[in-house]
Amino acid sequence: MAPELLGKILFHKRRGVETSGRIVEVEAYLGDEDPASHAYRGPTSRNQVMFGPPGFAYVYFTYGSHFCVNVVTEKEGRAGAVLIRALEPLQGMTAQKRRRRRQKLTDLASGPGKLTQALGIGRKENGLDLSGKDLFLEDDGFECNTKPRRTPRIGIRQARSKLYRFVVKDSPYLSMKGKLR
DNA sequence: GTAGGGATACACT
DNA sequence: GTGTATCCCTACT
Repeated sequence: MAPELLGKILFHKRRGVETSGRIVEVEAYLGDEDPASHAYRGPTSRNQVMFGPPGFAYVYFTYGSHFCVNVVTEKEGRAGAVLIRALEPLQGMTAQKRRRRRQKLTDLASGPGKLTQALGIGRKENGLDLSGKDLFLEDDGFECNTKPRRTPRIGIRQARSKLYRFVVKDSPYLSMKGKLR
């Protein structure tokens, strides 16, 4: 599911402002076999959306200041989600720049915490249907000219050897450029 | 390189 | 209930 999401569009309309971006970086998180996953220790009030039906948004708050958005991928009762890590901004650039207080397009959504800020995604979006009116994923037929590249996931300690991160190779909108973690 | 920040999980009383 | 280590990060120096 994770590489399938590369090239698709994430759209969010908040207070009449429409913003969107094309997905260029994702990470897969499994359930009870994946110690890096929030769902590893079973359902809790925080991660319950991950155990719900697929096609819904799991939004969580982390590091005291950031939201991250995931796409739930498994059938109800089974945990699994794809973290959206970076977007190429498409619509509503003015709003995205204002929310991010940044002007460069490569600084708007080039990280999981940045893209939620740029698109105005937060607590209220947790558990929403990703085929909704104001929040949805879209396939506009775009095809990447390169195959998805697989790498280790970013910012985790457990299960680092798993190649569960997928990126559009050479996109200027990827996260963590110039840093190794 | 590191400060900042809040939620969470788990070990303890 | 309290203490604390950790966390799917970002912005600054």
